[in-house]
Amino acid sequence: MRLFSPVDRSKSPSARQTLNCTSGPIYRAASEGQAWRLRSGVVRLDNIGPKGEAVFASLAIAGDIIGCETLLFGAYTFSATALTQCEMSPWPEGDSVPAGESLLASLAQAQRRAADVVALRGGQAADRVLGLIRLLVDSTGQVVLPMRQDIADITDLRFETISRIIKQLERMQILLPLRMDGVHATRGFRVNLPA
Amino acid sequence: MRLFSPVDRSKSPSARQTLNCTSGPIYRAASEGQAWRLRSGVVRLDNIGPKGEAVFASLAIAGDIIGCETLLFGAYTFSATALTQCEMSPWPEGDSVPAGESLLASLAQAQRRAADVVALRGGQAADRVLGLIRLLVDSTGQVVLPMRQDIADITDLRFETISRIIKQLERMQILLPLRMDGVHATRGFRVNLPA
DNA sequence: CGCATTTTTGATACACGTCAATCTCCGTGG
DNA sequence: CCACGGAGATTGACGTGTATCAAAAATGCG
Repeated sequence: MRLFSPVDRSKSPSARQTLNCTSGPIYRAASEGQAWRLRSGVVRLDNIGPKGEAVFASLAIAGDIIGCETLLFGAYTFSATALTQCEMSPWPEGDSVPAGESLLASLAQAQRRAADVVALRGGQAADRVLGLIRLLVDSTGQVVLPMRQDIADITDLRFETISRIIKQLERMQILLPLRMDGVHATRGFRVNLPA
Repeated sequence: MRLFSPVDRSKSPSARQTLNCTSGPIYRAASEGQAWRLRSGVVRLDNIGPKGEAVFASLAIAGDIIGCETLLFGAYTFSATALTQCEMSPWPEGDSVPAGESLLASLAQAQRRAADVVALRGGQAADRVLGLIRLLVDSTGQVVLPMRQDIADITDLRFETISRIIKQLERMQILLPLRMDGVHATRGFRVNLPA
């Protein structure tokens, strides 16, 4: 069970105040806090559903700003949960970029990301999973996927379906599991995309 | 077939420069133009797909800002199409609201709208259509729905499925068709939601 | 009035959901 | 060191919600 706990500030307190956080809750909707730029990793944003449960709302990946609504409302609109190891730093960064332009860039980025997420919820199941992989793969051709259940929440499929699709992609050599200590990783892969 | 044509500026050139546009194309991705605030109506935003076709990306309803990325890039990111009669006015409005705060409000609004759209693409078909109806119903309890095909694009269902669901909602008296010239309207309804 | 567009409806197919069992991986404690 | 237990992942058998294909009806526009 995931419990909400403060962000780990122990690592890299040196340059530019980057914060490390392990997979797990980052902040909760309606709580107070600041905005962040996600330096690396994957974060899911959730609405609170009618029965208090988390309802997937959006996704943030490296470069995205999360929680900037606190600058306006003083509280977070969504809950944020790290789906992989993440690095974040406070936003705005206080560098020379003019505030208005920086905000505008964030708005444009948020809209494009939203379109990406919408696309992950349409079409055939395998294409949705591939779409997510394309979104998450890094420049070296590797990817650390979220848990099957989180992929299912993002794509509006069932985790059994996700499991079948990922195993199929492995058999097709599109996903090549990374080995850690000689054992088959279930979430880290080298990606070998056809297109 | 929908062809792109300029916005009709003939109506209400008086106060605050509000523009009327009939159902149809508003602007095209990559073209130049300004940002707009949608005063009334429903607009779909589309990405250009791999084969040049329109791929649904997001939805804008009354109060939303569309095309604000032109302020940054000088060109639209998405294509915009009116799904119902719309009224729009140029944005920013040039009133007293500070630019930064106004932008921030737009960003927060865009994020909430994106979460709404994501929710319209998850769960059972009937719930998705009901979700859209809830989003579009006005304060008087009436709604003018987009065409079945557009609802299908938004919810990632087929128009035949949408047709069946709407007919079912009519039979359940949740949607009460408005009569115009004595004929059964297929898109205007009085809404009688259970919850 | 006539024709193109949109909507409705029916019959059938299949992709994904559901339920259940098993397996792997890992941390914990005896 | 190994037994134990829990979380996550895999796999199989079967059910069902929606897609697909086809045809007709209703609507709206010139």
